[in-house]
Amino acid sequence: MYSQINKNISRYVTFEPKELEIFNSLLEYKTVLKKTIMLQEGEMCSFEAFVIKGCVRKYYIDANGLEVILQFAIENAWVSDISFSIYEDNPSSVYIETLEDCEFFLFSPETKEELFAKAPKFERAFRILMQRSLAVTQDRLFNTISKSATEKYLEFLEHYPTLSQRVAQHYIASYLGISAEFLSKVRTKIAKL
Amino acid sequence: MYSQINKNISRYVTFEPKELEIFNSLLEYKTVLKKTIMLQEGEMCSFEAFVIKGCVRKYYIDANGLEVILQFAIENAWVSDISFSIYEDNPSSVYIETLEDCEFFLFSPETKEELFAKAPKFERAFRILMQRSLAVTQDRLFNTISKSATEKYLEFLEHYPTLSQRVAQHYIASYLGISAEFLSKVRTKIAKL
DNA sequence: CGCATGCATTGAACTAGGACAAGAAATGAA
DNA sequence: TTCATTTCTTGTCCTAGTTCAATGCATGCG
Repeated sequence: MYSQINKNISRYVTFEPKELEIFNSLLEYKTVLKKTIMLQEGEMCSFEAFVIKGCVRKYYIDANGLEVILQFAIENAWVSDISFSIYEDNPSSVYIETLEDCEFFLFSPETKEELFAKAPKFERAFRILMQRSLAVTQDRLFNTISKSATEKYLEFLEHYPTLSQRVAQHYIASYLGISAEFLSKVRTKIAKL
Repeated sequence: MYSQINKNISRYVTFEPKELEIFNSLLEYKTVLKKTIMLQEGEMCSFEAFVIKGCVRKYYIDANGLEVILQFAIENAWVSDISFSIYEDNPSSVYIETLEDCEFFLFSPETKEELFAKAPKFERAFRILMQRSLAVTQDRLFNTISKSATEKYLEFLEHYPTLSQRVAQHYIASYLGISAEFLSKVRTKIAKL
């Protein structure tokens, strides 16, 4: 049960069995049905979730109701809702929704602190995790700015080959920052080649 | 001399004077002239720089030569070149260039490890720093996708009021993901209101 | 089984922003 | 001060992507 997450957390930092035991004892296991919005605004902030099985999307909605998907998380990925609206005048909100029936390990802010207190080496693991997320997000920002819709879609297929089978097209469009209709046109153009 | 950086690093974590002493002793002070490209590809990777004075831009260049500015860093900001090309087939490269004469405190990867070994609490501070960078980058990604050029420019002015005086327009355009010419048109349109 | 709702496709009309080019203004070096 | 280089502006034309229908397809649900 814990082997998946232990392998993941040990990717950049090596832990003693005892440390992993502490880690595992603090995890909360949870199953969530498809199409559930997990994040009720304000209720549980700054949580960290590890996807054991399933698929979720994390998205923001701006003042005009526009939805932008910032992340898909599938097996062995982490999702967190690190609060984002740094600029107070700009209250866009974070949502995390399951797209399939899911299994998670969850950390509340408190248990995370408990973990760091009992096994400080995890601070390091989470720092590196954050750093990787940052690298991925910067990559995405760069692609969003510099690539055409077709290029973005082809790269998406390459990097997330399974996802295009698992989630609806219009979610992929939202992730790529293009309209669902245009993605459809891009796809038929690609198919004709 | 160290008060600026000590205040910054203590923002989310409280340190003992002794810890700050260790921190300060490991910092490398460096001045760099205007218009210097600090990051020669591959030479010094994963460094962390704290801007004491001046202004730098961090940017990527894609396969077609297009430049995208991912960050401006001014006084009291950190810049790092956390490697970004996760996808090996896609060798876009990171550059960091000073736009003004600058003063820095620098960390090499080795001295950073030394710091973590001698004063592990800094691991926490850097984790939180990373987390904030991630939040800022996600915010930027969201804005890039969901806002018009005019909106993006107005928000830029609001959030970085001094920067528009300090750096060339076409750099701001590159940061916002629009062409320099179009930014100029946006500006004249705004001025007429 | 039939119906309803959401999803993908396609087309037509429109627009935000890009690319190119040429001139004006500013900056800076000698 | 002058010349050169870079930056900014403005105009024209062009295109990638949007918006708004309308239609056909699935899929799930009573």
